[in-house]
Amino acid sequence: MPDGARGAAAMLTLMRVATRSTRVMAAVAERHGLTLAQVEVLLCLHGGEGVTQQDLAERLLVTKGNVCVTVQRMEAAGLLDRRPDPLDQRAHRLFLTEAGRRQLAGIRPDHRVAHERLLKGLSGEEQGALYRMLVRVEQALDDLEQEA
Amino acid sequence: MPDGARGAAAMLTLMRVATRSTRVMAAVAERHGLTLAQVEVLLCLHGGEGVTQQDLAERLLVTKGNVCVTVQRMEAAGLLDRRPDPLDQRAHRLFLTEAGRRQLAGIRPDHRVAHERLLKGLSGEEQGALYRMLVRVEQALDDLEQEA
DNA sequence: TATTGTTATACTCTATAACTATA
DNA sequence: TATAGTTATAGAGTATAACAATA
Repeated sequence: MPDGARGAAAMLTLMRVATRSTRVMAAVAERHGLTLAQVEVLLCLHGGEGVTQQDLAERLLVTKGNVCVTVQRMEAAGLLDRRPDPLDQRAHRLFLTEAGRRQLAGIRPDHRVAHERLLKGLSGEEQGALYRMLVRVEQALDDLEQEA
Repeated sequence: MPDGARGAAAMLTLMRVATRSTRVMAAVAERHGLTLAQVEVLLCLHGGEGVTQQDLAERLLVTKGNVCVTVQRMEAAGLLDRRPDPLDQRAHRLFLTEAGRRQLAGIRPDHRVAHERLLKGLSGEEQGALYRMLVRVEQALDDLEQEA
């Protein structure tokens, strides 16, 4: 395969795999009564509670307007708390509720199983190699965005 | 990194890279006055003209209803022809017009540059390895879908 | 002035489903 | 009955932009 075609094939396959994997993960979320965006919020808060909505928007690669609606729904569903920041009264800091933690604990095994099934064709070694290569692609994306 | 976490990290990074790469490729398409879906149709027809709309829907992983609207717009824009199949009067077979071929020729260099920039952190060897690993993930997706 | 969050609006992508013409 | 395509409708995800409150 010529050089250019190899890169194109890798990127096209990457996109197609991601599209199909996203549908699989969305189906997992739906079985737990959640949208994929809500699961991503839960995972993000699990990784560090107390973030602001703006922080969350940046991590999830969406605008603050979208985050606002999503967290409002999740607060109404009792999955998270929005507490006013005492040092900056404009900001809300986000925390998981007990119900949110339970939801996350309930979905994580299914998440893990789905990941294992998707990656069953790769050895542990290869999964590590895949991850490290993707991180390098992500660095290229950072560079691209910095230019723009 | 423990085994489960490695798989999860690989999949999460895969999704994030795909989301961001998709935005880059959509920006490329937009510079040429096309949507990403339209570029995908052009690329698919380039790979084999004469496919039906149903074929196209399966290859692009969308429903025939969506393909119908997309190809109608592209026909109106003069990018492709829909010719009745002489052997099956229900079906349309799709062909690129000269204008469609020109559009594709115009966008391909930009496409290639974008792919090269995204993959600049990987050697040619690694790009091949990435591609082959993604193909194996796609086979796992085939298996998953066959079950369902 | 700049930033956090809110709200309204609109566009894209996608799915479902009812419909027609044909096989 | 089943299939190719059409059309209408609805939902999710996203962006832009104007706005209020606060920094």
